[in-house]
Amino acid sequence: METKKIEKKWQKYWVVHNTFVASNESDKKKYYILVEFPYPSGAGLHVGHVRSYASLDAVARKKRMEGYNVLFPMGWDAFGAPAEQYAIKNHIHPSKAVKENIKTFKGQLQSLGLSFDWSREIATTDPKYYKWTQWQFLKFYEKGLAYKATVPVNWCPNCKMVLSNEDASGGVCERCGTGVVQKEKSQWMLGMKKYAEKLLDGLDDTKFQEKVKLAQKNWIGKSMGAEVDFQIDNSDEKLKVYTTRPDTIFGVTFMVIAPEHPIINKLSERILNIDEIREYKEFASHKNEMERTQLNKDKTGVKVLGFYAINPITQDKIPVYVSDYVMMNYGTGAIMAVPAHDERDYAFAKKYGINIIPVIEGGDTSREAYVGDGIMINSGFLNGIDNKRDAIFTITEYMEKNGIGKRSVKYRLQDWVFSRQRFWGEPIPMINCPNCGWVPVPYSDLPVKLPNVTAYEPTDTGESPLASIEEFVNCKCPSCGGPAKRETDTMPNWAGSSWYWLRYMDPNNDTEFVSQDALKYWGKVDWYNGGMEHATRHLLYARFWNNFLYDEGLVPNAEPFIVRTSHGMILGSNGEKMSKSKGNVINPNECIDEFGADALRVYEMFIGDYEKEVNWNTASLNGCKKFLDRVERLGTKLRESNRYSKEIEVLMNKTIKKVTDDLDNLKYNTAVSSLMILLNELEKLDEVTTKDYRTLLLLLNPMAPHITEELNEIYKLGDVLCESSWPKYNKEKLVEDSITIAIQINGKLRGTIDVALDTEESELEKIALANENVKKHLEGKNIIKVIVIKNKIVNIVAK
RNA sequence: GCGGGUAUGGCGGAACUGGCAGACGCGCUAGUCUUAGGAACUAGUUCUUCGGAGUGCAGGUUCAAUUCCUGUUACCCGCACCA
Repeated sequence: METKKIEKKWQKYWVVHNTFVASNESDKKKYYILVEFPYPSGAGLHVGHVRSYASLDAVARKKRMEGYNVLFPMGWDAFGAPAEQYAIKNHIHPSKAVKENIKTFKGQLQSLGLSFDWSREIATTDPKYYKWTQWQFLKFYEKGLAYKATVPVNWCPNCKMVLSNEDASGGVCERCGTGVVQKEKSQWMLGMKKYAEKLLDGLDDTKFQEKVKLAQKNWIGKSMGAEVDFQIDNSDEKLKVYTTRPDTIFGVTFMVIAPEHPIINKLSERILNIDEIREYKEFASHKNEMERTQLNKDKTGVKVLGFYAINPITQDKIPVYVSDYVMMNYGTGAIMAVPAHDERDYAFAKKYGINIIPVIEGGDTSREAYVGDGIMINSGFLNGIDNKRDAIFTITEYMEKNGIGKRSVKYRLQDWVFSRQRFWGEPIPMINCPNCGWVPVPYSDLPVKLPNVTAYEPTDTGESPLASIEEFVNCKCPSCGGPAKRETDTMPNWAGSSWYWLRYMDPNNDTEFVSQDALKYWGKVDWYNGGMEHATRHLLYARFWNNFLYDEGLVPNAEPFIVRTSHGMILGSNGEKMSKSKGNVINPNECIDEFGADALRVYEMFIGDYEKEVNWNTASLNGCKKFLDRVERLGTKLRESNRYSKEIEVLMNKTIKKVTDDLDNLKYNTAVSSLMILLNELEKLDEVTTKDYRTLLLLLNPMAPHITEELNEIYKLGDVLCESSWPKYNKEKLVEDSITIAIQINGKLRGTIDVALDTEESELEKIALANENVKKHLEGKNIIKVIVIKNKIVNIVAK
């Protein structure tokens, strides 16, 4: 039968028999495999999706055959700006476009024969789904973790949208690459910062790949130091700074505050050059990404004329500067500058001719800042002691005793900017009442559904298009009943994906976001696979969200995922990222048409190291097709026979072990190659036993599910493969009776000998020395030593 | 700048705890069968001056190093004036 027909046949079989539908009640051990759900773009499925889906599908299929109750679900992360951009361009409502895209995606996934439990399909854009996203937002609000604040935000002038720090990394818009500018806007925020420590500690409860843990740790960016108060001269006002180097306080020669620092306005009357400083603030806010990186080393700033800060230890008068190399959103927005021992301060001091006082021995501060450790100098009562071991504690204690400063921990992690001024997102369920202020939409009124928008364009004022829909905006205050206005901001596209794995456990529940029973049964996601690019965004948001739900007693575990892995990207055959403009995009549909779904699946698993990026190579795909054809042709050699071969038996057992282990350890490429080796050996035989053939098909089934089922049926080898048990190997049958041992002279290979397993060392030495080629190479040489390792090697050292 | 990673034939990549480097596949070469072949099969395929040399480069440890140690280069990724 033709490949296409075989694939359709089995895909239908699986649907009709509910083969992959997971049960919430089962005596079997549960196993939850999650792959990141796609954003259903208009471009259709990417071969990159296929790489992770096919690989994890093989794992899921194998786990089922091993007797697990496997949950392997799929859904759609369908909110987001691209759908909205598409709508603006083509005047098609996103809901319509998204619906069509989902249909395309689903068809593509199904044509690959992926064993998703489609009865649990979800879409973040479904009101039945986002009702619970909104519900959870209200939970955050109740705990004070969702709050409105006017903050400087990353604004993309092209997308006309606020971006989270995570979306604006590098100072450019994640999506369009435009440089972001800072803008003060009133936004909904989620208090992720409060969870910084928990998110850090929680990593210990996971088995994430180290690189993922590290990325998260760096993003959270914990640092330990001290907050120190510098009195402003002739004033009650204090300038609070944060420093990780309190030991260098005797070396402070100036202070730097961020352009947005509130003390500027507080003391504006005393500042003689206030206009100049406000001008500088304006200048700094307009810097875009390009300028910022180019000016990275070239620091700018303005000296504040009119007041000084007093060093609380030395009582020296310290000049204050305004400079944008100090950020308002980290620490206290003010620093004590120690040019002798900090590169940035050094550069600034050099430029503005500020005094540089070394306080730690070592280095040459006339040439560069010395950031190393050493003995304290020029530091009063700290002189002569080691800075790192002693001074840092001595001074901190002194400051705490005298009320000058205190120990302090800071995080780089910021609260999550949770508003978007777009309409294709979950409406934030809040109402603004002139009398009552912000009032949450009552739970009973959820979901707040998206109205049918007809004008898609975002506005220059930065308001959502929803703001112009009066029947949506105008409402009654749930608290006082008076006229009020609905929030028109929507949630970011990361909202729906921050809890979707929970919904899969109980996708049709109308009364709860997920039932406690389902939560108890499925627990944590055992294995979560997704892109490395989500290591600091989606993955952190999801962990934060779940940790919060845990604190509310809504889920049984603080950490949602046990294992997290990520796959390497698939690049075009030219080694560049696949893109329409480069014309190197490979369409999975075309691959399926030409080579079949099984071949594509096997190829994407065989293509290379799973975690590394690889270049696409259609010729190699053809090679995998040939492999499957050969498996099929091997069927013609089938005989009911009792022929026994020790070698085949050993190879069979080895292969079972190899495939079993490799599928659990991301080694998909070697799992495939070991099956190729097995096939090569079986092909050499005149006849193949049905037992061996069925084992081959069972092992190959998770990777190439259609053709293997078909062959199993044609040759009447037994039960449907995916309903059969996974083959087991016999530990005792993994080693052959005889092995080949290498003989080296001075580490160079001079021959090999076939000997019985466990041949004694003395015997091996004898055989090795009797070898003709060895004799030849030993001519005229004295044997100094012979190293013999049983079952491994003989190395003769000779001179 | 900081943090992480990678480096093996023409290509993708194998190699357990240090023990025959290049498994497996692609590509290539020759042949067989074919009207034909972008089909199938068979044989070969790291380089080589045929002594040897060889896992980015330079050292070291060892009987033995792709694997361990020191230094170094290139590339990739993440963060980036985080005090």
